[in-house]
Amino acid sequence: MKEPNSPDSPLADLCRQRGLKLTGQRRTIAFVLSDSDDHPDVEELYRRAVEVDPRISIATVYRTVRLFEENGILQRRDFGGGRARYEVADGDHGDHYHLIDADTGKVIEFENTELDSLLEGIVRQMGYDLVTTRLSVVGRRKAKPRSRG
Amino acid sequence: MKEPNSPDSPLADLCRQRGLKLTGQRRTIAFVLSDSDDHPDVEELYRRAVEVDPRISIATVYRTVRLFEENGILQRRDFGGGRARYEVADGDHGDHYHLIDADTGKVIEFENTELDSLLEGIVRQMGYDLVTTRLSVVGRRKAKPRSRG
DNA sequence: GTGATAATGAGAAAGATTATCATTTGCAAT
DNA sequence: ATTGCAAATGATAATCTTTCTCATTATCAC
Ligand SMILES: [Mn+2]
Ligand SMILES: [Mn+2]
Ligand SMILES: [Zn+2]
Ligand SMILES: [Zn+2]
Repeated sequence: MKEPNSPDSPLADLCRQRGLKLTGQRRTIAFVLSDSDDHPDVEELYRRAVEVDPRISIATVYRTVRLFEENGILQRRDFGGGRARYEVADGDHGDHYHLIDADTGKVIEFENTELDSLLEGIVRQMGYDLVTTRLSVVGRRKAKPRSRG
Repeated sequence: MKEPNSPDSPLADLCRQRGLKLTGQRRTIAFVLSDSDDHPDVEELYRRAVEVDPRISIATVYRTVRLFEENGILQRRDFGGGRARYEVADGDHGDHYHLIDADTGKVIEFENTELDSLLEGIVRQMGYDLVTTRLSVVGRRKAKPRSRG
């Protein structure tokens, strides 16, 4: 009897690599996260997870994102909406920062090595090793200069 | 009959300038804030305020910091402890950033004009006007290199 | 001083997250 | 494959921070 054994998501594999017990719920949440390229909060993750497997509870989503964060699989973000938001750590794109559109709330990612090293240097000069950078900028779209005529 | 009229704190004066009704509680909270040079949360502000005037409630402290923030008198900070922290806006020292000691939680302020303009430029290049920068770095004190001998 | 209006105090309510505990499940050893 | 046990889950209560409600009180322009 063959076991098709549908391939696990990249995050589920990571889960196993870290020696975490791979339950059905964790597999589902890992899949949902691998499938996301935005910054969902727990409620949104729960909605997406339930569509894959309805036998999942929001408590487990809370527990799982915490577990994944503690194991370096997820990164928690705070964009000021009162709820934590999550994204996969070190996916394809490395460390990055976030620009939040003041009017729409849209999150735009950006990288900047000059910023990386400037922060690194500032902190070192103060006698510290940089552990974490929490940075997000809020911006308002510039009015496009209207061509006359 | 003379009215000694003990001089108000700088923040209480600001309060009046903005046309806000100057109640005893607001005067007390304004004084406590003017008197602080750290980043207290609401509970801590309440503790300090009660020592000045016991007839104050924590609800009023919450209301007042919100009011002051909406009027540009206070700045709200998020250092990740789950509660908002506050400091006077534009006191003597202008805009600044915060380094949090990973081990002690101590908050160290710093300014850096290169960082200011780099962020400004990055955001502009993305087609936005910078509205707010939320930045705090977490660092760990470097082990002092021990001189041999 | 009076009165309209806004602020306050006490506690309820809201919203996000964590804890509890009985039940279920993964998984390692047999 | 079965068994056994530690760990995970679901449902819900508890916690924590902040906001809201509403009856009472205080501010301030007149
Ligand atoms: Mn926060
Ligand atoms: Mn909260
Ligand atoms: Zn991101
Ligand atoms: Zn500061």
